[in-house]
Amino acid sequence: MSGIKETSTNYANKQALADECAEAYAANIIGGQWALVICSWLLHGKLRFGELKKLLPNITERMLTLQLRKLEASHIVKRTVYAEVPPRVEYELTAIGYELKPIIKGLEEWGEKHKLIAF
Amino acid sequence: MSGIKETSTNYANKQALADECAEAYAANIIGGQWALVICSWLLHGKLRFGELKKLLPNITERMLTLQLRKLEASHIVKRTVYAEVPPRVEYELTAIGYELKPIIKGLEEWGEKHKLIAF
DNA sequence: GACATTACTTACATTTTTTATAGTACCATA
DNA sequence: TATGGTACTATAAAAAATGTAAGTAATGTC
Repeated sequence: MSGIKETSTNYANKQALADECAEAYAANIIGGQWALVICSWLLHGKLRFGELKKLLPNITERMLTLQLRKLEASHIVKRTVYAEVPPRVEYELTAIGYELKPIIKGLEEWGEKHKLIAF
Repeated sequence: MSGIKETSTNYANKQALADECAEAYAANIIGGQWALVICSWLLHGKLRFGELKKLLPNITERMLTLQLRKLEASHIVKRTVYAEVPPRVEYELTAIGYELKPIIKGLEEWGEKHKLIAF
């Protein structure tokens, strides 16, 4: 992934789990505080960096960059840079990224349902 | 959740996200390194602490306890203690926990598919 | 020449999660 | 009296994730 230490037990555990459990593998990829929500917004269509930032009011630019980079590295979002000034960069889901749609919807519905039960 | 600092920005962000995004809310609940895999095993039926430990070879007892406690607090697993010596404790999914099944399956399928693409 | 805009980057601090290691209570059996 | 099994708990440390604050490049407009 990004700066994770390849000598740590944690790294070894993640690898082992991901190897034998595709759902753990998937969770590693779309895990992280903002990844799912970013994908959720991108399901509606392309968005620029600044637009995403507005949609996720409390995210810092650093976190947004990190998450987008991670999603890009996982082939879930595609990044397009336009050679303009000021710069314009657009993010959109790839095909495999778009296939997260039913999962995100599922989580959404499950979450709504769970909220009712939990309180 | 567990030991998270209610004065931190991170806490505030998580709350805010969970409030407006049910999928982020859900992700908070089933997030964590082992939670999904534990649920995945429990989809097959009740399991004892020691059995889960064997199924997740590298997990420490502490992590297993923490994750189970978190899942219990979220009403996703039910814990039953039998007054025996040596002790016997069984874990099983609740109704709402069981409803994670299609999501877990979805993640599993998506993960398999993603593995093919990513390499 | 100063300023605004956009999408970042960098260095550093803090918080959260995960791992490591050792111990506990209970009682039955040897 | 010692040992073993089960499901934990306590404490510390390491690692990972997230947040804070400042700075950068390019160029068009004032």
